[in-house]
Amino acid sequence: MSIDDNRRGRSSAGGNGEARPIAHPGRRRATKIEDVAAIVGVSASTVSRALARPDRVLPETRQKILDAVRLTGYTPNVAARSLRAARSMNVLVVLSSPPKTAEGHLEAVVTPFFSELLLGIDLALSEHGYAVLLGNLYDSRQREERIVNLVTAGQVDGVLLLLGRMPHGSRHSLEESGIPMVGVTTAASPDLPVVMVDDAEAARTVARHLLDLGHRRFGYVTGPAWHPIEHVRFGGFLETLQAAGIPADAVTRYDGDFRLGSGSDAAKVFLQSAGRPTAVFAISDEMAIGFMKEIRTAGLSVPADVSLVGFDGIPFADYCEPPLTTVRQPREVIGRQAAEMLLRLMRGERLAADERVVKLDAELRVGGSTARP
Amino acid sequence: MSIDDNRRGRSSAGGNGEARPIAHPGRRRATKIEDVAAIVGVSASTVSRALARPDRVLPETRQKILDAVRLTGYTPNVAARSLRAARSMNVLVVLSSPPKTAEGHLEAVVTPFFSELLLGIDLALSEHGYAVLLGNLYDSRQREERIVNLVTAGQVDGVLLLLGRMPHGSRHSLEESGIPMVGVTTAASPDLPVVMVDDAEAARTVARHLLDLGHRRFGYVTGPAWHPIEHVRFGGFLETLQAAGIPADAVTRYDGDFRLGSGSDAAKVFLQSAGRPTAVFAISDEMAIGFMKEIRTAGLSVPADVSLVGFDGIPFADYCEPPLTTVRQPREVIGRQAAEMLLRLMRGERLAADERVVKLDAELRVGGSTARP
DNA sequence: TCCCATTATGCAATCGTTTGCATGGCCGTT
DNA sequence: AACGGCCATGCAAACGATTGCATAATGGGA
Repeated sequence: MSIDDNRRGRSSAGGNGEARPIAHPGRRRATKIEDVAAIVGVSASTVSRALARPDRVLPETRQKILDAVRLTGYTPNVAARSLRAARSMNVLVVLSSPPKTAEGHLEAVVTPFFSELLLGIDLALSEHGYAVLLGNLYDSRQREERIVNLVTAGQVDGVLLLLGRMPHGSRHSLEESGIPMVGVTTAASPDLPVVMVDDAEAARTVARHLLDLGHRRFGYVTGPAWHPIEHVRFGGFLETLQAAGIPADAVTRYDGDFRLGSGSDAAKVFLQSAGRPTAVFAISDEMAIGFMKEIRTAGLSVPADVSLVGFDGIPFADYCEPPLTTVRQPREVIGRQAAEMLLRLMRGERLAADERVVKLDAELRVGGSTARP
Repeated sequence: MSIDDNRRGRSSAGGNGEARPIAHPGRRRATKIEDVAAIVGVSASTVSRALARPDRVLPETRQKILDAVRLTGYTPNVAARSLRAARSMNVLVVLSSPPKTAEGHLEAVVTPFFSELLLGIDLALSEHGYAVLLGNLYDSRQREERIVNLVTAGQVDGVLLLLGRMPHGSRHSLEESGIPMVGVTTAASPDLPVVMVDDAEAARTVARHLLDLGHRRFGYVTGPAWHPIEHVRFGGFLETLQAAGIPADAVTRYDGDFRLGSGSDAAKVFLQSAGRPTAVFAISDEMAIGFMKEIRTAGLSVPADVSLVGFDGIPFADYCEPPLTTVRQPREVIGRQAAEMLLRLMRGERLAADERVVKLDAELRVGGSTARP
């Protein structure tokens, strides 16, 4: 017996005889369906049915069974049920993969944005008895393989992809596995139904807002280049500006990665440039907050010296000084809708073509960070 | 057959005969161990051993098996394995339970603070093959019962409690179940080993810092009254102040609940009072940020008009203007250590009395939000 | 009164993996 | 050359719940 075999209370568990071995102290043997059945004096099948199909069993029997269940605290063993039913009642939520920071340090993945998304997901799924399994991808191939494993091992019945990509390309394996899957806040794909905000339109709205204020020179703090949403937002932003006669070279791009630090970095570049933009659109609130901070540190002021727009509408955006003008994403609703779409897929329903892309409205919330130039 | 029976591809699955029914399109039948065994020409047992105990099988056989595994993409079915091995390889992370907001709205639970905690937990657990199951308690009895269910149903092998309490009292059921369990950032209890920061000492350090600056009238923004950590922090804070001869009535308490909004509310009360404190200690960064915002909105300035200290050291704290003086909790380390402690418990190890409470050092980070009065 | 329909329950197979025990072959030792 | 021991593998019994089919019991109608 190898050293890592740490199963407890097994050696004493000879099946013969009727004296049950005392359970290992501190780790009680759980009640099982037969225990309940024995108490009531029925068969295990009846107990099973009493719980799953109340109408298939005599009300009186059912009551006795329910009493016994309460008495013993019986809960059906999930592994056994999953095995038999070929359903795990788990949903895997795959979270985006920010690359390591410069110092090789990993960063938390559940940012304020994802946090509320998770809330909606969790609420919707748990209503239907599904549990949420968290699959963080830390830009590591190993992690990514493990996540695919969860799927092939049948540990989850569905997948929610909260990201733009799986860097090591396992998304293909997932799609191949045929597991129900829904993407969130991501550009659509033929194989992946998605729920998202109308990012292009939101970006156009931002552009219009800034144009209306009279701005003519613009900055744009990007997301990571690989992120599909980055292109959608930039596209919408640029399109509206150009339609208003703004030349492409009046739009300066600053590299960002959605995170606070990259917002500051962008601001540093911004500050050093000649002929600065008078308005900057950062496509995450965190970057906008980082940007704003750097501007103030440099002794300039928002919006007097530069107007600033964020994206997402995280709680902290309201607590900036001045409060950030931003695009409020209905995060909880996005999460809930994605979960509901996944529930339908898991139920075996097919989605009509026009149901495969759900675009929700995002709302421009004008705070104090934008003004006339 | 009831309407919600949506099992697919079952009706055709008569076990007789050898023609396997074609799997339902879009939901392939997963490879199982016998398929691999058949390809290699060995028994299922050998395949199982080749994967679990490489030394118990001929290297040559093992290689052939591994090839077949790769070829077929075989992954052991988790439900079957859990059932047989009585281990699920899942850990439940129970997240704190903020009450509903005034409007009856639920709030996200994965705040920036918990987010990094989760990172540490996730990294440590996944190294050992455990997956993380997220159990949010939304102050709802039903949810809480479901969470206890996960445990009694054997769906998880261990529990991490990231909270001060389970409002509906299921913690007792959990402790009774004998499942390995570790608490995080919570006051200890005889039944629950914990990992936490030395909150009392951290609060004393804050008090000393403010005293050193010359402050003599203090404010304190509380956490929820039921939260054990609230009392520990206040205790440490007050103790040091009193030792320095500050009378108890020179310390004003403002009610808070850790969240942004409650920080603003506290500031509103603060602003209206006569003989205001010159220094305020808010026991979460979020409340400090909310407080600071309100102060600025009122036209006052931090730290000129009031010094402000937070607690946690979340990323946003560095991006306030001025950067927040705060107590930096080593969140990722806390998470990792808690996970490691849980791993030991799940391995069946007993913890010595002095190992049951791990206190980590928190570090006072002096930002720009504190100054002489 | 008899028979059929209906309903409540039990029996037993099944889900896929692990593992104690049995077996058979091989090698080394005397 | 014979025998003991070891090693690699196979066999089959679990793990606990679900469910198709069989059966027993009940009731109603003719």
